[in-house]
Amino acid sequence: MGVRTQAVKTAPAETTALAADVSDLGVLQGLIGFRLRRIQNHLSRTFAERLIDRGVRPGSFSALALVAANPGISQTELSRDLGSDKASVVSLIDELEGHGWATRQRSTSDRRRHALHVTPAGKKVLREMTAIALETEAPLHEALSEAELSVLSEMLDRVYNRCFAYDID
Amino acid sequence: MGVRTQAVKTAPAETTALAADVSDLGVLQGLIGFRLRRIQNHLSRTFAERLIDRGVRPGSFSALALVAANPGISQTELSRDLGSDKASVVSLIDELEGHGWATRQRSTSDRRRHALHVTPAGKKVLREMTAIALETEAPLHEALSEAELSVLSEMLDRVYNRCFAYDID
DNA sequence: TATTGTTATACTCTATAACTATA
DNA sequence: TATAGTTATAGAGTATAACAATA
Repeated sequence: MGVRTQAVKTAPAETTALAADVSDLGVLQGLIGFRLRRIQNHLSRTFAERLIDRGVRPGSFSALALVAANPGISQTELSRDLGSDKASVVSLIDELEGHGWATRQRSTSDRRRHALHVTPAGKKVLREMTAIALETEAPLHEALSEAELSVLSEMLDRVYNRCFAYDID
Repeated sequence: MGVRTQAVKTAPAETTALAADVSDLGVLQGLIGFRLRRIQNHLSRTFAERLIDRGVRPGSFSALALVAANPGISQTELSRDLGSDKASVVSLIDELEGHGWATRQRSTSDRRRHALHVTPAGKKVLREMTAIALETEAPLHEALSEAELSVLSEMLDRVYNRCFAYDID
């Protein structure tokens, strides 16, 4: 398994059990986009599987968490924080509101805006979903130390906030 | 813009121009899945836009790059490296083969396997697409130093190889 | 005129399951 | 029995464009 070239096949000893089966990344070596995707692909799929009983999607969890942490946030602001389009947020909030986990309140100062809030029931389910999210990311804690995970998070936040947070129309 | 709570509004001085508009991540603070997604979302969308003239998708680029770096790789092995299902690889290779950029060669030792190879035309277009990919990721180089990008890549590879590279059936 | 939220629509990505040919 | 590749299909996630209400 994993052996495809004569050159590799003739190498009798493997430096580590893992390294031998890892493909050369070629020009992808200098890029991080594909690295983000292949990890995120696994994580979101696993998370979605574990969340399916509750009728929620990973995106709804992120939305609920952000509304809980930023009470009164608008949908457009939320779309910026989620890194997606404002139209996508509509169905997310529809879902949360349908479960009775979040509310839309028409802003009195600017009647175009919906101020979003999380209900007590929403806070309860958020705690449960957070536990599932942590469980899903548990494997990361075996590959990376806590210090490394902090560094990783900080770097990803810096990238997002400096590069993309203001791209959304 | 970005100000939504009275507490924030009463803070007159902003530490930095950016920090003031960044939402509290709440329980997402301890998670990295959503951080990966929102960055990857932007990157892949931009990359796809710039690639559309050539009739390629981001996934095809990754596949082409991996086949170029690992001549003779099988489709199942490729699916593992891409972090996706073997069925997804079929259409990727169909696309590359349709353009004349890659070939499927039935393995003589195991006639079930397709040994994948990149054609000279494929190598040429790979160089062009690599330039577009680098251009797409250029903003990352403003947010992170080269040393930090190396650390980031290494950490992401460690996560993938230790956690997910063997999950694929 | 510009912005918030909405709807309708379509497209991309990916997975699942069932199939074939080979082993 | 198990594996490599294929096909058909369905679902999740997201974007675009056009629209109504409000600023």
